[in-house]
Amino acid sequence: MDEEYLEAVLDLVAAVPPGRVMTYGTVADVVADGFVAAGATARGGPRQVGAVLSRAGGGVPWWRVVNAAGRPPVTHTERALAALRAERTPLTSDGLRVDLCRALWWPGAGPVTGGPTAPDGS
DNA sequence: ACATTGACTAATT
DNA sequence: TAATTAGCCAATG
Repeated sequence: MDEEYLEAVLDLVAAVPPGRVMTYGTVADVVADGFVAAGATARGGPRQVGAVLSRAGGGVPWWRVVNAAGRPPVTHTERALAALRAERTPLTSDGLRVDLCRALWWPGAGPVTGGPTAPDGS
């Protein structure tokens, strides 16, 4: 695994503001996009992001990265939810999932919440 | 080179 | 909403 890719992912995750989250897919998309813009081979995918975070996610707020269902990693759900609650991240009524409509964030989205267009091809 | 695995996603049922 | 299925990218053995 390239250090470049790893660093790009960690950087992006570290850039997520408190109370907001990104999905694995969005992270992968943004990172890949950055590599393309840099003229490098576009690589990555949701699973690679997960792999990176599992291996080197210790230094970044990994709980701000959730899967497309708005749920934190299945192996650390409770810990992540605790941290998310502490940061006032919008959660759904059941309190088990993140309210993606309000919490989803990506670089450039800035403070705007109701982003009508998402960078990920959904 | 092939098979297995994983902090995933999207479409079906 | 939850369970199944199939596709996905890259690392590992």
